[in-house]
Amino acid sequence: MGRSPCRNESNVKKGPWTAEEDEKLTDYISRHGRGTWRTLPKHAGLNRCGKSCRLRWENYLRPDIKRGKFTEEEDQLIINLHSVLGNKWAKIATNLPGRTDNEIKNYWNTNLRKKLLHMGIDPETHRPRTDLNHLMNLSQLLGMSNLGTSINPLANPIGLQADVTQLTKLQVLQNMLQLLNNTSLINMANPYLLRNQILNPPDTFLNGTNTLQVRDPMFRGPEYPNPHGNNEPDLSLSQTHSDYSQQNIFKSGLERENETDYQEVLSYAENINTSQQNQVENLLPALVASCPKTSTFNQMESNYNAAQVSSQSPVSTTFEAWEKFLIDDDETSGSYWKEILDLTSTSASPVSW
DNA sequence: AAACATTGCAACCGCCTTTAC
DNA sequence: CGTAAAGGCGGTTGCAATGTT
Repeated sequence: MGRSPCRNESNVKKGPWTAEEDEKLTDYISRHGRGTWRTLPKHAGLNRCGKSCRLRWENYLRPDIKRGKFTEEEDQLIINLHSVLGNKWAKIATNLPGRTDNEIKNYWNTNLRKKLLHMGIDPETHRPRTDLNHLMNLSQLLGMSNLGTSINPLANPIGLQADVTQLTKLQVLQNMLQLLNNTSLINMANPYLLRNQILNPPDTFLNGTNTLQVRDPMFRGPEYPNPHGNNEPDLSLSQTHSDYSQQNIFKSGLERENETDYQEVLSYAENINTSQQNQVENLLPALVASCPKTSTFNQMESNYNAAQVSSQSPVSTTFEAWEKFLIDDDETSGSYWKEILDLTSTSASPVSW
C-alpha cells in the first residue's frame, strides 16, 4: 500500500510548530487553498512533511475550530455517540461542529473516560464494570452511605444520600448479576437469585433502554424539566437520562446532517431480531449501555423508537422499573442486600470465581 | 524549595482506504 | 485491473504545565 511520506524525508523538521511556521502555513492556505498536502510545504516555504502540515492545519490552525471547554451537551453527545460508534473519532467529530477528532479523542481519554470509570461504567463497553475491585469499592460505598444515614438521618434534607445509596445498590446488583452470568455461577442457595432466575447472557439484560440511566448532573441537559416547578435540581426518578439522551442524540447528532450514520441507525433498527426481543421482554431492566456491538444494536433500536419512548408515560421508565424491583418489599430488602454482600465478599477470592 | 508524580494535549507513527494513472 | 501516491484515521508518545509530597 501507500508509503508514509514523512518517513522518507529525513531532513524535515519535527516537533512543535513555531509561530512563524504557523503564519506561513495559514498565509499559504488562505491564499491558495489546501491543494496537495505533499507539495504544499515546498510551496509554502516550510521544512515540514505534508502530513505534518495537514495535521497542524486540521487540528489547530483551521479558522472554524472551536476553542475552550467542552459543554455538558457536548460531553453527553460524545458519550452517546461513543456508545454507538466506538472509537470512531472522526465520525464523532462530524457531529460536533468546530471540534476536531484529535481533540475529542484526547478529551475522551483524559476526562470522559475517567468520569465513566468513577461511575462504575466501563468506558469501552458502556456497561457496568464487573471487575471485583470495583465491586468491592461499591460495597464499601454502600456501607458508608448506610452508616451515614443511620448516624444522622436529618443531615441531608433533599435526599442526596438516598440517591447515592439507591444508585450504589443498583450498581452492585447489576455488577453481581453480570458476574454471575459471566461465570455461569448460579448459587441455588441464594434466595435472591432463586427469586430472579436470570440464566441468559448479560446482553439480554438490555431491553432497549440502554443509555446511561443514572441520576448524575453530568448526564442531564440544562433543558431537563423539573416537574416540581422550583429551582432545585430534579432528582426524581420520573425521567431517565435515556429519555433525554435518545432525543438529544437524534436531534443534535445523527439526524442533523450525517445521513450515513442516520441510515446506519435505521438499517440496524430494521434488522431487529424479534425473537431476541421477545426473549428479553420479561427480564430485568437495563441500567447502562452495553458494549459497542450490542450497544449499537440496542441504542439504534432505542433511537429508532425515541419518539415512542418520549410519548410514553414517564412512569414506565427503566430506572423506575429497577427502583420498583428493589424497593417493593423494602422491609426485607435490607436482609437481601446483606445476604448478597456477604455472598459477594465470601466469594470474592479468585478461587471461588 | 525541590523532587517527583500526574495530567493534558500537540504531534508523530503506522496502517488502511481512496484516488489517480 | 494492478500499483503507487496521497489522504485519513486511530493509537501512542513526548513534553510542558500543574499538582503533590
